[in-house]
Amino acid sequence: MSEATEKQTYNPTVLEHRWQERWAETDLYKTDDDPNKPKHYALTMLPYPSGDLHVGHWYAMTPSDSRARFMRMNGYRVFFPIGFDAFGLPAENAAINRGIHPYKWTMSNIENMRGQLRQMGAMFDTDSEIVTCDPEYYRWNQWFFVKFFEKGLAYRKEAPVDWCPKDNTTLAREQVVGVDRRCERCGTPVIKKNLAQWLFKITDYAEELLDFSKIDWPERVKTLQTNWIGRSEGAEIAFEVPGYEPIEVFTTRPDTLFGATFFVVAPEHPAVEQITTLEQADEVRAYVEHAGRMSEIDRTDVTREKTGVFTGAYAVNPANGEEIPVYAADYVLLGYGTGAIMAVPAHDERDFEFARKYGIEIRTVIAPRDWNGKELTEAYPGEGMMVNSDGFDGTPSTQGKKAITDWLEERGVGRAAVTYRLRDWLISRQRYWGTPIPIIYCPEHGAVPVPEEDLPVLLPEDAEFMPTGESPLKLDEGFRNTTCPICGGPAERETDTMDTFMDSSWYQYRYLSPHYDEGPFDPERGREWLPVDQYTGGIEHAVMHLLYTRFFTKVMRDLGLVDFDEPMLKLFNQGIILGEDAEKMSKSRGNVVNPQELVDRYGSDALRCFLMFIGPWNQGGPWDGRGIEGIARFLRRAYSLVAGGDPSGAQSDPKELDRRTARLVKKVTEDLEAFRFNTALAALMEHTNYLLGVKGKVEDDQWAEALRTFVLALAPLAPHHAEEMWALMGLPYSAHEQVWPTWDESLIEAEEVTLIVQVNGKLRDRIEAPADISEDLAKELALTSEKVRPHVEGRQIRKSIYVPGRLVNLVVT
RNA sequence: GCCGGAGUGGCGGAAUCGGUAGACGCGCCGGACUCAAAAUCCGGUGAGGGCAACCUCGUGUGGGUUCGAGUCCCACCUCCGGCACCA
Repeated sequence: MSEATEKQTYNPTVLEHRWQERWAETDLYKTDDDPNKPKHYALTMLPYPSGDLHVGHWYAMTPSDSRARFMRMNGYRVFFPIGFDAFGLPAENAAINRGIHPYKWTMSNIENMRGQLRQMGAMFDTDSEIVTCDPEYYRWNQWFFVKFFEKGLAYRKEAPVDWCPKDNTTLAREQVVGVDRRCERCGTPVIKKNLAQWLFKITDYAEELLDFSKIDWPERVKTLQTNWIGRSEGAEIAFEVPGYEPIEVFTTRPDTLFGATFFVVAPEHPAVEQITTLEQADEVRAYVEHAGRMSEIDRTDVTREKTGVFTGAYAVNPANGEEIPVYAADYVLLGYGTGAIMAVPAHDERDFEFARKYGIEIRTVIAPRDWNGKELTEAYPGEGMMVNSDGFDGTPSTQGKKAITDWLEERGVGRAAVTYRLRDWLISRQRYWGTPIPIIYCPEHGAVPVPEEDLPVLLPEDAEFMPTGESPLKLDEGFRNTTCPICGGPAERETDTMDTFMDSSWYQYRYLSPHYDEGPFDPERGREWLPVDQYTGGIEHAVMHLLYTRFFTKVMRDLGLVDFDEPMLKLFNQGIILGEDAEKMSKSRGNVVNPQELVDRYGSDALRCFLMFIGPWNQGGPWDGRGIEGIARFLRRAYSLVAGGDPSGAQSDPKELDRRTARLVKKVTEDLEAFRFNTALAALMEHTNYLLGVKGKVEDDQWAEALRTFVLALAPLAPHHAEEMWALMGLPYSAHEQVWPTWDESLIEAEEVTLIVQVNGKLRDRIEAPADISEDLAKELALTSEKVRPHVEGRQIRKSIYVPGRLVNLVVT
């Protein structure tokens, strides 16, 4: 092929295809295990195999790939794997609606997406691919479950749980979102159901999960997790209830104990039935029943008037021996703290409202500033001097918290305590397409874990998919009936499956050795690559996946599997790509952008570069159908730098070319380091425009060197184009195995600078001057400027500021 | 209510340390090429005024600090996200 024809046949899709094949043939992206290089584990969140890659996948993965490529060129051995989060509801729904088996549906989607991933031109190490619905994978979910069970971190409990009536399954607390409590997956409002479910004791790690000191994660994620865990410091205080056992309360304000004038227990609190007096029984029963029937949304509606009912019982305030009435009221939640509170109406808004309504005494025990000694007209939740508190009067409330706690502790009726909002992770799902929970129920021995050598418990292939609200496996007699591993007697298997967040909690470990069968991962590979150095993915998983995987790693550490505390050292959250109408992309809105069409038309480099160019990666933004044309134009222009003939001659300023090249390398290096793909591309565009302007006016060797550097700087962002240009320049395969260019800092500073001249801070002139111009000379030049003179004439120069090599500011009267 | 984040041309955005506001791209306007169009190339493009040189205004609003503020401080407005009877 002659150069002339090559020039005319610039066709990005053709050249991209050619290189994708060459890369595959030559195993270019096989992970480099050279122990002399520092390791870099780069990870992008694994996709759900929905059938096709959408623009969101491209937006998540291609910048992540560019960053991994950049690291590779910088001398790291980079591990950049990909896999499929293959269990989950859409597969099962496809089975119900269309009669396709979830396995078939999932695997054919995966096959399709593998091809689409190849088109991305990413450097994924496909040898380490994982598919989570493969028994080879989920076997280890079960293995972890058993380990958790043995450590007491997996337990079964019957309790009111969140149930999605559309997906027909229970959910973890994290998977119920918004004030109106909707299912995170499908948006349906959840309801409460009383069910026996398996939970993981993530709350045991609440305190440690609040420690982010070992990771460099976005503040946003750390804040979301911190708020979600919701740590409160205070005290637990026991209140005697005559005729019953003492009831403990949790309070963050032990300093207000003397102001507790009533006591409230949640309607579902086990004490309610015991303490209610005969006279109050009917009323209490009616109230409790009513509360139970109310929807969670109504019940937690903050604007609703407080309701409650007197139980007839009294509790003894341990501070002053006063008997205070015990109410059952639904503003107290069973699941938080101890499910009971001491009510201090003067210093808590909710208690205040309740006391007003039921005519209960409101006793001020913390004096607000300028307090007149009268009853408060609204709750005062702030700090102040303690009053009406016997020996504690005059103590500032900030000190009173500890003083009262110590006093109670001495008397054995209280102690300092910490409470978390975080709940244990409910992992049971009443669905088919997930990992079977490896538990056998024996009438003799109760819940028995399946012995390790019997794992995996295979998901039976021939299940019936009836959306009955029961686990489909329950209907499968062959699966359900088994024998007890301890006594061999007839027993039944657990028929629920695991939350799919289980799969993604440890997948980064499995990538290292996807076929290893002595453990979840090969420890030798682990020592070589762990932990993940750079993780990228969406913010939507801040309190789900990202919390669960941290929890998992801590448990794995405690099991001796790893010797570090955090799974991913650095995290970057990309934003969301919206439709052209700036709305979320959805089929119903008709604003979905199809990446396949774009790849066919403009090529993958254009698509990936455009997604990176659209704005800061963590910001996302609306799609712009015309914008991609600008990128396609840029790539064509860049390509044309090498594709034409090269008439040469030294006419342009050679120093300028070297200076600009050095600046480009510095800019792109710093930008890619910090995930600023948009400005890196802007610099590459600017440089391309400059190069086209001087093309043919530069001496051969210098031009070749400048171009070589440019192509390398382009390589992580537009890998196919860079490879093609590299080859056209006659350089040896492959551009992606080259060392990232460096720059000479001394070249960067120009000898001539544009000096800014201001008068009273206003720009008046620009003067070309030597970079090292002296202050005196700069000021003199400024004063003699034609443009400056009119603004200075007839006035006094009171002061002048000089910023070396940048500006002169004359301050005049 | 509490906790985050953000407001810059017609649009996406840049200005990373307090020092030329609007890089780069889209769009638009003008020109070259063409029978014509597309593509491509060249030039222009914050607003207002002026023939022009230039001048004035301009980064959500109002104040402040400073020789100088998109950037720092105070108060506020708007939008987005999260949490919310959590004791």
